[in-house]
Amino acid sequence: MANRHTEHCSLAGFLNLFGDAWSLLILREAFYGSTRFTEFQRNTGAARNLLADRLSMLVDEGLLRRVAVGKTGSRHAYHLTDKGRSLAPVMSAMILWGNQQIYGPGQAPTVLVSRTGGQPVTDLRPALQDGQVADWQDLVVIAGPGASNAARKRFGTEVGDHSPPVLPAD
Amino acid sequence: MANRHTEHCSLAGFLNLFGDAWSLLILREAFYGSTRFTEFQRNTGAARNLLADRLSMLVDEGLLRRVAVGKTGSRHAYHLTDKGRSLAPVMSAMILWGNQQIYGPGQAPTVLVSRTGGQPVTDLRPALQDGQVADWQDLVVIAGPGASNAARKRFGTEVGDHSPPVLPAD
DNA sequence: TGAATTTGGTCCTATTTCTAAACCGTACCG
DNA sequence: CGGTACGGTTTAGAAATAGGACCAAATTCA
Repeated sequence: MANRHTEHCSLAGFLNLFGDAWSLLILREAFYGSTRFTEFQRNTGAARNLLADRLSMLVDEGLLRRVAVGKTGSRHAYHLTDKGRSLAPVMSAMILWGNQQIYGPGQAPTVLVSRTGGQPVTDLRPALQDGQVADWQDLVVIAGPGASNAARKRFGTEVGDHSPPVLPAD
Repeated sequence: MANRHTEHCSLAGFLNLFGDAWSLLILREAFYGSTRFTEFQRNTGAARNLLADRLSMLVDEGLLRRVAVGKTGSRHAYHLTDKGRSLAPVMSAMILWGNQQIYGPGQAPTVLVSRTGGQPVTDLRPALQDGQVADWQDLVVIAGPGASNAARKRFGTEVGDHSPPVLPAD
């Protein structure tokens, strides 16, 4: 992972952490309830050395917590932290995309449903500060408070400045 | 990306396509308005051979469309397709996560805001079939219509069967 | 018109990362 | 106390990536 992207950008930062084929799959397992090395290995199919690497990376980054199990501390369990759980929207977005664009209707391998109503989740909606839910078409990207000068020039800091839509037209 | 994951799972499928450090960064550029090879190269910093590889992969997968530019057709522009645009929620989820977990409040390099009200997007919410917006805590994962037998056994097809919560407790 | 520069790549080599399998010391189980 | 499961580490070979050189066609400049 080795900080490929030096850019000052949240997406680049995200990809520095998770821009490989295994990290998110391992975290998926943690979401689904796996806690032990062997469980992760069986359910993801990752090579053992790679799994060891990734688990310790995820622990270092605060996404998993490694807890000793048994008499002496030579066996461990890996538990999601709050920071790890905060990835739920990202992983859900990926699963919804895969269900819609890879598998198509009626073919989804897993679905997210409401525990109370049993209804499936169909998509994600952006929520604004006041709690209102917006439309994707209504969103634009602007430079944030921590933007570099380059980003400020590229995006502007006012709506409509140079701000590209989140869903650009054809 | 060479189909690492053979699992029957939307997240694994997603990672087979985008589980590398560059594909999503290239698509980010397409969202931000880049269309030409050189533009992508300048804004992502990807090596030219990798960029050529990834662009043609993204065209093959239907996320970008390659259109001829100029007199003869030896120069091209790359445009997002509808399928490419359907990644907006995934990329937004990553950007929101990076803003919150990597940069922290007041440090975000870019922010998503409502064009009409100027309000920032704070998070994503799951929307159910009837249009209602649910809480993350209320969601569980169950086997879908296209689930393998193994997945059916692991997750169950009824709410509360073996279904793990999307946001598991500590 | 001709020269210089830009564009959109390809090719090659060195380095890094990944895969697969073997190996090893503790733990736990009967 | 013998066997198996656990949680890794090591090693060697394969694959992917990084970075630069190179090139032909298109475009711009003088």
